[in-house]
Amino acid sequence: MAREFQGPKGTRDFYPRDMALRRHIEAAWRHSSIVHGFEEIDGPTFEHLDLYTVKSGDGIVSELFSFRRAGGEDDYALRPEFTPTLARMVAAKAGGLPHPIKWFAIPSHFRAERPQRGRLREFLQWNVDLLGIDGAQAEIEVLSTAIVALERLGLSPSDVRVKLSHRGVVSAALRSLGVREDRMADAFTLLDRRDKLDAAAFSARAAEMGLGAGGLEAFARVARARFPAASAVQAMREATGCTDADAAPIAAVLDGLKAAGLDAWCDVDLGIVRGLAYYTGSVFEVHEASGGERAVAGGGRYDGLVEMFGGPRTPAVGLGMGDVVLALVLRDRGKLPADEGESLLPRPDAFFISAEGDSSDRMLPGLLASLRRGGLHVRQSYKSTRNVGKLLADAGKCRARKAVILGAELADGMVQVKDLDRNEQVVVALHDLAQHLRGE
RNA sequence: GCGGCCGUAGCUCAGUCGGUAGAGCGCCGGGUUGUGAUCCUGGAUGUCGCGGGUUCAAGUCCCGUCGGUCGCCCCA
Repeated sequence: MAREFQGPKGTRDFYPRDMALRRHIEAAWRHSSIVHGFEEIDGPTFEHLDLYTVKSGDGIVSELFSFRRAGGEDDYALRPEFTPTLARMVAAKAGGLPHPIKWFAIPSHFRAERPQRGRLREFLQWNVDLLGIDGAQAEIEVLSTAIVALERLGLSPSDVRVKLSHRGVVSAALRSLGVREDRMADAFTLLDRRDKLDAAAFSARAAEMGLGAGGLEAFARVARARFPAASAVQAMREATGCTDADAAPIAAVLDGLKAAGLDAWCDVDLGIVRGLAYYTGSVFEVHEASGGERAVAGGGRYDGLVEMFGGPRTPAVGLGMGDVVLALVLRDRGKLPADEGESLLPRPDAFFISAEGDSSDRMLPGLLASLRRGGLHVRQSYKSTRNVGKLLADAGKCRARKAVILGAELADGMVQVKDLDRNEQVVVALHDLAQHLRGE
């Protein structure tokens, strides 16, 4: 008895066009990673459950797909992020790895959340990690890698913005605004929630942190301010009263981005907090310019993480970029083909039409095999009709560049080759066919 | 975990007052004029998401459930 099956909630089926779009994105990620000197790694799709609770606490379990083998006693979880695996891998090899460590990965991840816009239960996330460098060079390289990938996908600084912040700089700025030291964590939480609270609620919460009227207003302004990279240090000083020394960690990153010619993509946004988890310095996010979507990417410096997983203290900067929001932004911005990926599918070099009869039928398999061994992408029809018009329609439907018609000219060792893009047709000798199809 | 909206052919949808299922496009096969077309012809489109209830009778009304979508919580 046939049953109807549905895919699990929040998962995707990748039909050929979908897969072509996915490979398009992955190719940009991989390319940018490689030209920046990162090497590709991967790890297991599931890990011991402990690996995630060590970093994120027991509360994380409800967000995970965790399981136990029937009859087993070990708890596992499908990986919800890659960083713990990476930290484990680094810790395991400890001193044996040449520094700096520059790795990237494009694994799938799983989270047991209710799906919504930009958020699914299974998704791809590109991870770029640079370990072993204390200075801003690490941030600059990781951000450059992200920006070059976005650029390769057709995006520009008017489409997406890289928003930079820094835990230490924000603390200093908040102190100079008058936030009490013991309320600093609350102030960070409030910054993180700036877009979820209305003005009144925001002010009420801010007032609890010891801010006077002037400081309150400045805090509200700073929480939402974006300072263009070129003038950010001065603007931060004016808006928050922090010193040049306070702003130095961000200034170092900005200087490097400017030297690399990437500052046009970047703003300083002190409202970027990224939870209270494990970031120890820089934090950054990439957003669609209008702010309408979830973050395209997020990351920062996490100097304590490898140590947490049993390795030596290792400075580290990492970035994660998910495919779901990125694809939405690319679509929003018109950077995906209008044909839903059709034009990203591989095009056959030639589509063969056996029009002559039995003798052309007999020679076709050998001809195709020979061309394929030579690296050409060639196809044939599976229809029984000899209707050349229909078979040419077939050729067009599979996006073939050329159609090769095996017709009466076979008697002279010739075939007709029709360029389907230009609608031009020539007669070519069989022994020149491979060369002709290669465009030589 | 909570809430809004949605669910009929592959797609877009129609389906009246409750009376056993429709159109267009697309798809597949065949034929004709040899050249992606036109024309002719044939075909599958489907447990109306699924399950229950009301009814003589449910795509239609009610309940539940699954899935999609958008939001809340959370967001590593």
